[in-house]
Formats: sequence, C-alpha cells, structure tokens
Amino acid sequence: MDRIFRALADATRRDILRRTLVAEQTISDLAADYAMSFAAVQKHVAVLERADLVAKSPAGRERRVHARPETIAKAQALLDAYEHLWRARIDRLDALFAEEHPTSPSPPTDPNPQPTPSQPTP
Amino acid sequence: MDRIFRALADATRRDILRRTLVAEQTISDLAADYAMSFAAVQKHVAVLERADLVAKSPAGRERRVHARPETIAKAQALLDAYEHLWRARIDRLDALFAEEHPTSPSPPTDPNPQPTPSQPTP
DNA sequence: CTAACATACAACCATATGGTTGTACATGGA
DNA sequence: TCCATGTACAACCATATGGTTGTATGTTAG
Repeated sequence: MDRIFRALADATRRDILRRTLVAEQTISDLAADYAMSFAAVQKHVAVLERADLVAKSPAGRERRVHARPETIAKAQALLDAYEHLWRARIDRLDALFAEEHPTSPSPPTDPNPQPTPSQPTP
Repeated sequence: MDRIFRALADATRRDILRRTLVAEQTISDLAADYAMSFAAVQKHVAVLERADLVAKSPAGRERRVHARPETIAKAQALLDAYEHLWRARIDRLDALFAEEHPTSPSPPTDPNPQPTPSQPTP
C-alpha cells in the first residue's frame, strides 16, 4: 500500500497512469511529452510498475505499458474504509445525541464542528 | 494532491489518520502507541496536517487532532476519475468490437487481457 | 510559585527519491 | 548487413524524508 500511494504522489506518474488507463503506451510515447529525460520517465514507469499500478508487455523492441485498474481499486478500497470509519463515528455521535434528546427526531446536522461543505482547493 | 498521496504513503500516518477518523486524539495519545519518539509522531502529524488530512484544534495545553474526511474525498474523487477513464476505454473497445461483429450481440469478455472483474468500488 | 506535562522546533544524520549523463544491448527497416 | 530506434541499467548528484536528541515555551496541578 505504501508503494501504491507513493507512486500516486507525483504528478508525472499520475499523468502516466491516466494515459495508460486510456490506452497502452510505449515508454517512448510517454517520454515524448514530458520535459525530462527518457531515463527519468523510465524510472517513473518503474515506480508505477513496482506498485503494480501498471505492467509492461514486451512487443518487439518496444514495451507496451498498460494500467492495472485492480490496483487502483485497492487504493479505493482503503479510502472507502476510511470513509466508513468516519460515517460510523457520525452515527455513534448521532445515536448519543438522540439518546440525550429523545423527543427530537434526528438533527439534520452533526454536532461536530467539521465544515464538510467548504472545499477550498479544487 | 501530491501532498495527500504522499501523506498516505506511510503506514504510521495511515494509522494516525484511521485513529483520528474514529475519534479525536492528542499528539501524546497517538505517540504512546508507536515505537518511535514523540517528535517523530509529531512530524507525521505535521505531514498529515500539511496535506489537510487532519487538523489540530488547541485545547488547553493539548492539541486535539481530528481527520478531515473532505480531503480523503478528494483522493477518492481522483481514483474514481481513473476508474471512469478505464470504463470509458472498455466501452470504446466494446463498441469497436460490436462494429466489427454486428451480428454478435455483445461478447462477454473484452478483447483486452485486463481482468476487469475485480472492481470492488461501484 | 513551582514542578510536571504537552507541545513546538531546531540541528543533525542516514537513506530514499528524482533527476542527470553515459553505456550497452536487442530489434526492425533500408 | 548496417544503422537508427527503443529500452535497460549504472553511476552520480542535489534534495527530500524519516528518524534521532536537545532545548524552549506555554499550561495545568499541587
């Protein structure tokens, strides 16, 4: 999991992942579009490969790089688990609140001061 | 986004995030459970804080650390976007296949070797 | 007031990371 | 066959990261 998130923590690698999700790419294809050396792109692909986010299949002298969505799904599963933990917490707080105020049905907002709506960095 | 995924790329930080999702924790609470110095845990919290995955609220001499699920949601949104790119690709391949074989309804498997089945996040 | 506690922060160190250049090797086309 | 192409890999460098210890500061308990 460390390797997956670390691989995703770089804009170039995320772009490579995006491109290989859309269609297979050779290393040269990928390298052509970044302002860095071929070897640097090669290293980025290697990081993604070690994280199992992409795989290379040899095709003649080229290597076709394609994404592995099942590994992305692993990361999604972890984030989903976090989200569930959060929801469970809210549910507990709601239950506690309902217990202390049995007459009121269920307050529309949670008692926690978290401002969930404001997303300042889009 | 770099900071978010980088922060998630460490087991200790993921555990801190998990714990602060479940309930607020002081730095000392957190530090007590890891085999490293207080300062090291403090740094991990700082990394999570810079990524906006947690926030600290001063409470007397303590700092209550709580998770910010809206930032987790940002990471989820990115992974979802990747998943959608993948699905769109499959759809295009399916359409292409259907075009070349108009008589066959729609083949159960796509011509690509990718194992699509494991998609735990619908 | 003073002592203990919770936190902040700086300085330092070892290692990992992200980039470079250079070299080697296999493959495909002329 | 010969040469350009596509890739692999090593060596090197600057900086970032993850850990340490030590010191300073604010806060609460006695």
